[in-house]
Amino acid sequence: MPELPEVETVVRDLRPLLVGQRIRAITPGAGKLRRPWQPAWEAGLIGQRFEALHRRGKWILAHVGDSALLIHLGMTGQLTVQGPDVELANHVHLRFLLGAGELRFRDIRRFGSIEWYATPGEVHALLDTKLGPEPFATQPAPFATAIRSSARPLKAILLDQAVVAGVGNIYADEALFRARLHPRTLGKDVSKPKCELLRMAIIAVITKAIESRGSTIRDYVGGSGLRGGFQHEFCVYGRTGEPCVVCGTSISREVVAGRSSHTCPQCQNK
DNA sequence: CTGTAATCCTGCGAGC
DNA sequence: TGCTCGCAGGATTACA
Repeated sequence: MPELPEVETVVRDLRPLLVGQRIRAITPGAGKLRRPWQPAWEAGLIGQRFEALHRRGKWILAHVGDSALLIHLGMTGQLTVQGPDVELANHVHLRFLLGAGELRFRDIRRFGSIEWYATPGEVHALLDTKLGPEPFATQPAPFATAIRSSARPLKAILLDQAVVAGVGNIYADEALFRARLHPRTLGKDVSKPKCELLRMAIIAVITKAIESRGSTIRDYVGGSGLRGGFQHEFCVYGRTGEPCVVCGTSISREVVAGRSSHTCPQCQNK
């Protein structure tokens, strides 16, 4: 579910609620996450304080004392701080009791993960080895090279976290529409000016989405439980059969790179 | 180097 | 009303 704008919203929401708070107790739930919670990790966490909260791509990195928690929300992950008396929803897999309130990790489909690491440094290094630049940190020339040196369809390239970190299915479709590029077009067939148009489209759509607190299709909520608003501004995603906002042509859906992709057949030439 | 499919899960809406 | 089917924001792995 959550892509960069959603994860950024969670981090911004949680920062003031979490940083400075001490972990008093940890309660794992019954369901196993993709990386099962290890009770041995608790010794490094209990009694320690949340020192900082960072986002890198779709990953959340929390500094706790001298150690770190690495969190991914998968498709349906929710990370919220609420009063400890607030009724427990189903699918809550981990609870951190704090001085004020409780941090809860809820994940219906359990594609998410939480892992503990002894130092934040090793996690930053780990993320940097597998993630490309943040959209805002991309540069025209390296980005164009990454696109034009690939024989893969643009959709696959944009979803590749090693090329740009944080773009997922929604924002890939929206950025491609704004750049008037078809998801099936091969990277090597895209001109340098078009690559730059695409890079700017990614930055623009991600920026707009953050301003709207992300998109809620079904499950996503920010760190304080609030839903996103960018779903009302989609041009193509989930609008199959509806008219293109530019030309009125019916939006079509097809599978590209194994993911459902939405395009205006008129505006986005292959 | 590619693409494709399967894997981890639950829930919802469509269609019968 | 109740059933099955397809589909869903992600990441990783195996295999052709």
